[in-house]
Amino acid sequence: MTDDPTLPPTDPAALDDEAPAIPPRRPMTLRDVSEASGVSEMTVSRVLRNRGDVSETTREKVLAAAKQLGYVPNKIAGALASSRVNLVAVIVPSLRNMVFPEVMSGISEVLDDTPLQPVLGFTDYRPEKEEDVLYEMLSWRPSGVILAGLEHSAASRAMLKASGIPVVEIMDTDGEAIDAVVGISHRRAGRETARAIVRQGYESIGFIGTKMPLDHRARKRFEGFTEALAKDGREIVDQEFYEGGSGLLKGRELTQKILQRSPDLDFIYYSNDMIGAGGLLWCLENGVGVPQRLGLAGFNGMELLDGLPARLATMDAGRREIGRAAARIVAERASGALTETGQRLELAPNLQYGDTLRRPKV
Amino acid sequence: MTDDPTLPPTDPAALDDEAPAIPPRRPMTLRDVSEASGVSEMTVSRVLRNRGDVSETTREKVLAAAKQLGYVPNKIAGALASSRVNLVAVIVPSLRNMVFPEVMSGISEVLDDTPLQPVLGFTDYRPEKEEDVLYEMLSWRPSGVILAGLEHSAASRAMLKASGIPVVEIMDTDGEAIDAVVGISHRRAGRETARAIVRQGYESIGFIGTKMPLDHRARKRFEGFTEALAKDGREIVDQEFYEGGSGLLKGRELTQKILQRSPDLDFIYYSNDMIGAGGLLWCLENGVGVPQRLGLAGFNGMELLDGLPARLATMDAGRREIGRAAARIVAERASGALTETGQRLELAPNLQYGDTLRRPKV
DNA sequence: ATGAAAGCGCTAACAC
DNA sequence: GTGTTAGCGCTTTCAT
Repeated sequence: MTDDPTLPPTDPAALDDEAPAIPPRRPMTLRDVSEASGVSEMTVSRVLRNRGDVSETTREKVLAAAKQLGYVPNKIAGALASSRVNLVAVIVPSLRNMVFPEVMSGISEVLDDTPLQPVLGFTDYRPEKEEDVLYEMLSWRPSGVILAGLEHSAASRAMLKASGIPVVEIMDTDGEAIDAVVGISHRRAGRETARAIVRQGYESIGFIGTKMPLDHRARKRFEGFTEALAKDGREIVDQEFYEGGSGLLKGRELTQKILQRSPDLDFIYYSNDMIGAGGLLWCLENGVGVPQRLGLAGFNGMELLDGLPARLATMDAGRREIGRAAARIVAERASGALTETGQRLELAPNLQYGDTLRRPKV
Repeated sequence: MTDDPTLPPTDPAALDDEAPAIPPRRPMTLRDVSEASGVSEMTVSRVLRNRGDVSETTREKVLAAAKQLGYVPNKIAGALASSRVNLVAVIVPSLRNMVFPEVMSGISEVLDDTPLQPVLGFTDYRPEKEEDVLYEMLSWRPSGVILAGLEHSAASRAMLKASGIPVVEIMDTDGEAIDAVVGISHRRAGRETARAIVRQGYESIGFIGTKMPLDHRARKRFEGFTEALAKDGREIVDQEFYEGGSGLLKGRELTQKILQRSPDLDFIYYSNDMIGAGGLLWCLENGVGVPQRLGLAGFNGMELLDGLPARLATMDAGRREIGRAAARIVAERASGALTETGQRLELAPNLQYGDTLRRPKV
């Protein structure tokens, strides 16, 4: 897991909890270990990274001294000297949306088996902030970049291209990638949902979702959705947009509002599971027959849905798998095992009917 | 937000999206900018960090050259030379538990206004992994460390003490801190919940929670809870422990199970809101009168609770505020504005009765 | 198997 | 206001 498998963390006995009244100001250096062990800096370095042949005796001497001094290597210096930085920049909109923690676990799961370490940055869905964060990250000369979405400022794209490191854009495949991509087509997700809805005989369809200028993936799902409806000669009868606030609560409020205004709706498509779940709860409480009188569908395949009174129809975006695949690409490219660039992995979205979308008769 | 407010990110026009067929392998250096602008490296460095006086003319020359070349500074080199690293290590168990994303947003909110940048590490609730991650992090010589909990291996504590950088332990205040602490007392949270329950006349009390050897805060709440009951001559009548899986679903299952086994229970205390919410949903569906026949309480004050059919009693842990406060301490200490160490901030847990705990008559 | 010398790309500390 | 000189703590390369 760590870069230096042989070097045990500071010896608790040597650097005891209670001992030093005046904590050492200056961190230990290789030179300190070298002097303490009577072995050259170079050989100490070899032992600590176990590279090259070192006799068992010197090895032990060095390890003992390092432990004794509580030596912690300085990666800054190491990175500068070797021009190798085992950091992977991961840039996502935010952690508030449960989607990204899940992607992150996929990423760390894979990186945990490599010397690479993720460094996280947030964009708050703002391209200018993305640009700043990216600049900041790239100035650490990471081994790779994983970032959400395909929409970036021209400057961001330029920086990424010029960086010469593996870049993996994740979550979305609708658009032109800078280098590698791993994700699903949100247009397709929207289309497939629309088709399933129409196929099940729903006719008067409404939409509730986030205000989308900022969220390209939600926008693309919406576009795919309306496009597929249009192909069928249909269009969205009514819609509501929101921003901020608790998803569940918004889902309730807006569902009530839209049904009040358009009581004839027989289906509502939600831009995510959270508001969808809110809508579902509202319907259950207010005696709206789901899925016969009213069908509902969300998007994401969130684990949360499993415990609700009824299972919301949804489409799994495979977030964890996306994280894993992206990390794998970066890890392989960074290790030199893979030299090819521009790999493209489009996962198939998987519609789950749950209890809120009439099922196809088999 | 960034370290170098004056240096605009790569010029999109200069380093165009389409232009270079062979992307430059070697990143630009200060020397490159120096040569391109005919200004000494040192002055270039000054301009790029806007330190010291530089004439407007040279300034412009340098900026133009940097932009033109798509120069991105090398923080590795900068950090080594200045022995200043604007990184803050943040170490949490995982991101799966919504608590930590929220703490993180508090942290980034504050750090966004400073030159500091958070770097995230995960322990998976395992002390050995925490030790590894910490070692890894400290080898980057960060400006500070924020980490969850007060329980760490002796080696971890030793490393932290020896590091000589600000250390803030968060979430929990029950125990001995290494340096600064920001959090709540989970023992007190458990005690106060127990007292409120008893005060409202509940008599036969059950507990459902995670298996706790790993989760010290859940354990402490449990201990505080049982301790307060004991003071009242009471004890927990029945209990269930679980691990893994969807919180909501587990909450349902275990609530059913415990009520089947101990139908006389008139209160269930849950170790977190997620299973509590599952239990609540089960009760509502199965006609268990809440809060009269059966009272329920969770812990965390999760936003999710707002959209459920009834509001679960809970206790807000102020996660976001904890993140903010911790980040503030690190930022002030790192900037030298604060030299004092060992600050201690204990937030008061705030009980919310919701709809599942009989309210005190006023 | 071990060591010596020369940087990695930047900034601190001084000159001028 | 600008330039020069030394490193920062490692690793690379080449000797031995």
